[in-house]
Amino acid sequence: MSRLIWILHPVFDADFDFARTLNRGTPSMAAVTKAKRDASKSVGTRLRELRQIYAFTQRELARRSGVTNGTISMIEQDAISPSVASLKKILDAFGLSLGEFFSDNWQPDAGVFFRAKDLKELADGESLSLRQVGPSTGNRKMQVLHERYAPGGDTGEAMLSHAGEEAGVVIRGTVEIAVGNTRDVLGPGDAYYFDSRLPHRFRNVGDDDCEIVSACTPPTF
Amino acid sequence: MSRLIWILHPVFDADFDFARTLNRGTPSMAAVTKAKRDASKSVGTRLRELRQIYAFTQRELARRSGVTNGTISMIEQDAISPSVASLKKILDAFGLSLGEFFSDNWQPDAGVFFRAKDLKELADGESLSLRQVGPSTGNRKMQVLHERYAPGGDTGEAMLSHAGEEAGVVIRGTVEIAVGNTRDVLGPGDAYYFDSRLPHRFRNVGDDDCEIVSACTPPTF
DNA sequence: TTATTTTGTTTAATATATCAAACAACGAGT
DNA sequence: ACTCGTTGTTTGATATATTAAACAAAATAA
Repeated sequence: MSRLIWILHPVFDADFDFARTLNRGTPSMAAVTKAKRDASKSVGTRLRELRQIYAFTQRELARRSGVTNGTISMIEQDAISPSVASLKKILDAFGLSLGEFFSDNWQPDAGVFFRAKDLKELADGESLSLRQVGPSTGNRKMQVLHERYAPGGDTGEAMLSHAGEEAGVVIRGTVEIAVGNTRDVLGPGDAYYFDSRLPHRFRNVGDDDCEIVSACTPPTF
Repeated sequence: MSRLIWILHPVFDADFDFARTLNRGTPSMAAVTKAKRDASKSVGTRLRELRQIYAFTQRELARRSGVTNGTISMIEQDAISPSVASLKKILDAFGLSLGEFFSDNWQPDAGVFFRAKDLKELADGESLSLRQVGPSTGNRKMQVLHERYAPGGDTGEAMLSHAGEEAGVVIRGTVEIAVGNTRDVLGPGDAYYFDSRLPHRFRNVGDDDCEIVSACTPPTF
């Protein structure tokens, strides 16, 4: 006698991973995980796998969603790219949101302490100093920097960088930070937190050195 | 005879309800989640807000994405429902995935800058001060703290060590940090990076205040 | 076997999205 | 007042998605 265990797993951001909470792997569960995790899969493939998990026929899914079975067939073959309106109607039949449908997925180590002089310098060190906490190797989930900007020091415009988040605290001096369409001048104790996909720029607008400790995730080095 | 067992975990991000279609007849929860989802912003509104954050004109976005400005205009007005192919091309210009675009919990700029006095205090503030950068709400991927330890200030042994990583830079004073079976005394400019599953403890062993900026992931608050 | 149902696919007509270009509204200069 | 450039919108033509219905293959039943 076989037993299927279904788990509605908490989704962190766009994260979805059934397998981790499964105490017992069943073929259908693996199919669910696969269908939802693989970001490279086409819309058609995802929809087909999703439908088969529910054991729906194309016609039954058509009836439940209000979309024609022929359309569903062509979508699954990637012969057409459905409008989001149609796709939403189809996903409603599963009680699945667009965000969930498109969602992608989401270790003790050697060194713990790092002396100030040993921090790896990532910038030129003159007008701009970015000293990295921790090694560049390994499977790390964030990057912490000890930054120093000389007067006039400027990162320049960082256009369309990678996905992630960035935050920090100003220790000393003043810095002008531009993020997206907002900007502000921060002093000692002030802080920031933003999505690093937004174009951002740091510039020392004061007369003294500016010092910042920052963190960003994921590490991009 | 086989049997189905459903385990419903809370959903962190968006609503996820397999049960709706498989139970075939209990619309209670599903109705709520669907209403919540429908109340969310339309595709057009989301795209317009997203574009304005990047300060792109419709024509510039058109150039970057390979979709016509007229189409973008009509999408933003919800006059048409774009195909996922077109929408994907547009989102590629932002480096944003479909999953992220449709996830209900990203809001344009929830706040980027935080004044020193506005940082949320997580500790008592006397012998130990932990001031958090950024809001406690939302779906964040890391936590950045501005920490201050009075002489003798001590975090005590961390009892519940969650999975994640932790790193920081000592700004001022000296602190003794114990991680696993190692320990060291760090001064200004020194730093640390460790797996937060290891038991860890911070203690100010100097005569002056000690100041640290730290980051950990994932946030546990 | 043959007939019947069910499944997925395809076809032709229709509806809609997308494009290329024109339009109107708003500002910044002369 | 202007022009000139830019922004968002709209229009007519074309490309594509969606439909309704027909088609083909496989399973079921007699």
